[in-house]
Amino acid sequence: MVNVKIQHDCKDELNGVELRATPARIALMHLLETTDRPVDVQTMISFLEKKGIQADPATVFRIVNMFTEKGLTKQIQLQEGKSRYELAAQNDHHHLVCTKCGDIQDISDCNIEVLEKEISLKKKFRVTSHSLEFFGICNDCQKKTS
Amino acid sequence: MVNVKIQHDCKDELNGVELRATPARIALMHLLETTDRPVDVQTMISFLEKKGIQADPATVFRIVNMFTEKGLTKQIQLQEGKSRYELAAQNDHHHLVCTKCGDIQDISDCNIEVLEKEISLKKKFRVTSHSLEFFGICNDCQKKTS
DNA sequence: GTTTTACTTGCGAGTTTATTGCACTTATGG
DNA sequence: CCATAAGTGCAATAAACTCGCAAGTAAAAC
Repeated sequence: MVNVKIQHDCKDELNGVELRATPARIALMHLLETTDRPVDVQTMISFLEKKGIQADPATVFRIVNMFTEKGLTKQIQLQEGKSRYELAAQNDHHHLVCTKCGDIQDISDCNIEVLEKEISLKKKFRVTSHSLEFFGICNDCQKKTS
Repeated sequence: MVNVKIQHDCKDELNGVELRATPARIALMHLLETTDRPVDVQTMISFLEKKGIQADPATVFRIVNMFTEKGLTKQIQLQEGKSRYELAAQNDHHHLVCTKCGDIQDISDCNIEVLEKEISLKKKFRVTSHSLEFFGICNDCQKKTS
């Protein structure tokens, strides 16, 4: 009797883009699917370790590059000097970055699209993507020192 | 007879923030004042070299950090994995980054402020700054392969 | 103008993020 | 179960950036 899958193993997503379902990839896909904020490579490595999968940084970098190349993830940089990754499937959204505690929240439904159209016309610049981050102090940090 | 200054030497700006007016700093201030796009450290080093000032990268990094700390410049990152610097005095504006040729244009008069206010209220997040970049293909690059 | 002093810089070593080549291992299809 | 193409570990390398310390220099004091 085969074990009943308590949660899907991401094999379909991976095979769907011609990537083999290795333990590290499956675990990372799962991490990305269950985390509500973009994840950096060091966090991924720690996560894998906790799961008993020890992975070389080079491998994790290669994995996230593959994921991004195949369109599974998006690579973003929040002015930290390193990259973070989030599922590409998530709808258009932006980030609130707390400059004190590093907390990252998502925000959605902004209408940057209006601006994009204006730019396309006025500047003759074909916008393919945009990046919008707000920096400041999150609710919790405001409470701490006020 | 003292030489008539053909252009101001930035000493006032530097002394005004308690920074000594060294050749490298003067030259870099001048570069930032005459360039219409954010400058990275390598470009600064090349620029200094052309001016006959050879400066160690560590020194340039220290200079731009000081400039930013003193409020002369702003540090920005355009998803390139490195920092760029521009005068802080420039009014609020954003960037169009061509993903093909790397060209960077400024755009101003967007009304992100409206969004900022909404976020402050809805998310109880005190926004202190924001970063907005549009990526795409600039006018020149569109012509080249069309 | 010279001295003094504190600020600056160069140099070397080190850190972090990220990439690459190569040999070894493994997931997948037959 | 086997073959093989894909994936991984390891080591070397690269680029961006930082730090400590000794030597140099701008600015102020004399």
